Amino acid sequence: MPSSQRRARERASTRDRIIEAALHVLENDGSAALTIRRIATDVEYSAPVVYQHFANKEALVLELVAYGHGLLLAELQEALGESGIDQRMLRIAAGYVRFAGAHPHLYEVMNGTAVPADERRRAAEPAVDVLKDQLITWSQAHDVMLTDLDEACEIIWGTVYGLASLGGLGTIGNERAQRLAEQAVHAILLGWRTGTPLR
Amino acid sequence: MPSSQRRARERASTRDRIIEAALHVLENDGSAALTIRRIATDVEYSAPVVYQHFANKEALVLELVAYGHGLLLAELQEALGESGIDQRMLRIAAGYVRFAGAHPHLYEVMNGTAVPADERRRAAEPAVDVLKDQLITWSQAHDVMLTDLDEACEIIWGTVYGLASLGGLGTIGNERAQRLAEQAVHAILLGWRTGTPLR
DNA sequence: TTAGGAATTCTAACAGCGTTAGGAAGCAGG
DNA sequence: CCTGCTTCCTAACGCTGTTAGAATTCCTAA
Repeated sequence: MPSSQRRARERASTRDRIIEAALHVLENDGSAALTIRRIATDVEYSAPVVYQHFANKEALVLELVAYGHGLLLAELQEALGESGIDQRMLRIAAGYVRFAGAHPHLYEVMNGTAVPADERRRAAEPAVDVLKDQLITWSQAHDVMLTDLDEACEIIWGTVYGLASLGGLGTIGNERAQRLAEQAVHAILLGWRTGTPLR
Repeated sequence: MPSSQRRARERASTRDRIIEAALHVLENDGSAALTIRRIATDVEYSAPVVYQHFANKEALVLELVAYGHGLLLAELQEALGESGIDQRMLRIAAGYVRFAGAHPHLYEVMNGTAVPADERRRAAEPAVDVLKDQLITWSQAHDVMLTDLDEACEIIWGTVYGLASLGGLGTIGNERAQRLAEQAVHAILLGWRTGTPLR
């Protein structure tokens, strides 16, 4: 009975096609156009078919978020090609901001409130871990004892996130936002190296 | 004909009541509950009445955003009581994060995509100006020449914004987010003082 | 005082959203 | 053939923001 296998393949295939269509809609027409009916129409199905592959819209969007974090991860790993830990940290910051600028709608969904906070956090984990790794080697390279690694990581991550979001906010261009992020990270790392305690 | 004046007063009054009701709904039940019908019900009117006072929902939400930035401004100005420019900068950062934690739903609307980016920016301007002022006195106090004041301001603002949003994301508490924001700003300022050029 | 016009408010409706129920079509195996 | 299973669609529900039109009230002016 190879037919059941073919059925399963077809199922998975249309599932993927739905995701791709959703991604296409999101990147082209923004999150406001990301409706079940629109997606279904694009894959030439009626709306209820989507619910045979995803429990609800949130589950589908979560898939887009996962995909987005895959892209982000790739961008960050590209930054790891840089030799020299300090350069690498700056490239990570710039890479993050560049990603946000290259995929504004996807980035918006990844960080918006359409998906619950804990799921967002889980999706971001691998990317955060890349930063955490680099932060470890940075602290070793400069012989800096970071009192709390997670805290330090969140400072960097939060900073870059803030500047990326501000960059997407429009007034400042993406290249400038990249430079600002680099500058901010540079300053923060420098502050940690000179090790002036806070108060 | 004082009646027309009374009418005008009444009009303005119900307009205010609508805003207050909307704020109440938002702060209590979150942005998902912020519907025209819900607000209208709370002020004991039918839904279309809202449209006699606001062109559309966005205009009403924009009013909430303005109110929120008023609150934020007050919080920041409270930080100006601190003597010593460095302490003041840290208190601004902590105050911003505290505000985000104290009014999470309002903060979400203030920075979410429900309102277009340029209007968000305009609403935030007074609060940003407070930071800019302090940044000027800081640069003078430490005899630091900031190549671009606006850029520096945006770095700080973006950083604090990022950490505040991360703080609201749940895992890390608000007090900790405040400390992280202080630490980040501290590090950035220290970096600017030691003035190591970027690359 | 009364007629008329303006302002106010309501109900009903429209288009769109996410989502679900029920039935029609096609395909598998006995 | 025919029974069961999967797949798919139409129709609908309840919700959203928003608008049209009628009804009511209130103020003004003759």
